[in-house]
Amino acid sequence: MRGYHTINNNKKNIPQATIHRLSICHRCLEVFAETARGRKLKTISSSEISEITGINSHQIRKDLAYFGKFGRRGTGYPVHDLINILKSILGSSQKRDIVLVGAGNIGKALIRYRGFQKRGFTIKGIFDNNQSKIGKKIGNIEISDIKIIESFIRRRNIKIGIITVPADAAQEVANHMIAGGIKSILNFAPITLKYPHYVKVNTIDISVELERLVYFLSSGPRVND
Amino acid sequence: MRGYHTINNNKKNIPQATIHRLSICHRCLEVFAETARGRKLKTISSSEISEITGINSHQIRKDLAYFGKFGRRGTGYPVHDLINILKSILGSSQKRDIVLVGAGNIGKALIRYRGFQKRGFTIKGIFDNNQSKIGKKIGNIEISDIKIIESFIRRRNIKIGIITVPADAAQEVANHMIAGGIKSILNFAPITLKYPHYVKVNTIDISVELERLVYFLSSGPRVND
DNA sequence: GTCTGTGAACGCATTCACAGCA
DNA sequence: TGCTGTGAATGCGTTCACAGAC
Repeated sequence: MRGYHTINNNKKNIPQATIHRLSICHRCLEVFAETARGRKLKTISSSEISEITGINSHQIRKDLAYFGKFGRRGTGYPVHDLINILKSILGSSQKRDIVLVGAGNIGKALIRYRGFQKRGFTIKGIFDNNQSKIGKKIGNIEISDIKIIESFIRRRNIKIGIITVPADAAQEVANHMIAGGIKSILNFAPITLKYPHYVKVNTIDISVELERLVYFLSSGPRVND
Repeated sequence: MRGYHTINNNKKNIPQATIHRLSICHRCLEVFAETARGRKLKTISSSEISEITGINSHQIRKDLAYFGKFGRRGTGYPVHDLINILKSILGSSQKRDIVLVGAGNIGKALIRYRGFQKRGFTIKGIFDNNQSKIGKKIGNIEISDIKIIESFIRRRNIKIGIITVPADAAQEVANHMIAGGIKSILNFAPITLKYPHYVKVNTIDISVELERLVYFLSSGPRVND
């Protein structure tokens, strides 16, 4: 947080899609800042950002404008400031601790995935209900019994949970997470979860994603993008 | 495909979100049809579908109406017919063969994931560029050299590809896939791919999904759902 | 001249309300 | 009466166009 930019975080009605796009900008700008060209250029225009992200430049300006005025007319946006601003907007600087439940195939893959650490996420706890898995380690984290998850979450004040259990166990896991104080859930189980309004759930159903592609195949490129 | 329902597949301007919702309906109805209640009830109303999917009933009726008239006023939709109709709309009945490139953590997890087979998807080929992996098996499929992917895809007429390689290799993999005839790509690499207009790419960036949740945490439940 | 920031215009998707049919 | 199917209304998000700053 730099302090001399005012980030307006109070406006209502910010499109969900805006957050998604800004997150992509954030990722692409960090990569850009590491390249030769990125190290040379102090500023970047919205149309240059458009080139590296694939998002159109009008949209980028609009998205940023929801949060404040960060650019200079005639020159563009200061690259490093912009990265820090995006960090603040997206909450990158605050704690990003995660608990994960379900030490199966997908769970294990996520735990070993390097991308998390790179983006500042840390998996603090892994849980399962399979007695033969409890006590074993994945990476350097021990798998704990799902029974103790609520107190674990509460004690460490963790707010984000990832669910990678089978569909029929997912609702119960979600309930435990929410009871412990989790506010955001990334759910990989192919099921529609029920949850209170103050919790946010993001479900990634890989088969559903594939089916969207199949629909595209069977109908040609006619669906709105 | 039953034949006595006319599925209007020619209308333009079908929202992308409609396909996503219908896919969720499809999954939930198949589960429903297996339950005691589902076996008893021959028909299901849009508000009952709403209960099991979490999608509102107006939306469900509207989404189905894009494709034809499948319900009966006063009673609802015949469950099994509806499932078949959704299969046709979503293209479930046609071939759903897949090639996957990148036998790392996420790739392996997807290959072992049972959900694919359940929903009719079959992984026909696995590719990697790491010589130490080539020739080894995951499940019952051998890992092949990425160099032969184009002819493999062409010979088997495969249209769907999954990319689970690191970001810096993803574009090249996508190019090979497209050259071989792939029309739809599910991309797990955190990078914005370039591709021709006749190809559809669906990128799942797990860190981006998490960042959306972090934003929700840091700003409270104010973003549009 | 260049490029941002923004109100206004547009278009798309969701919600509503009710006509029409069983 | 119950529930679908659908035009109409609403609301949201994207695109446009240009005023304003550098």
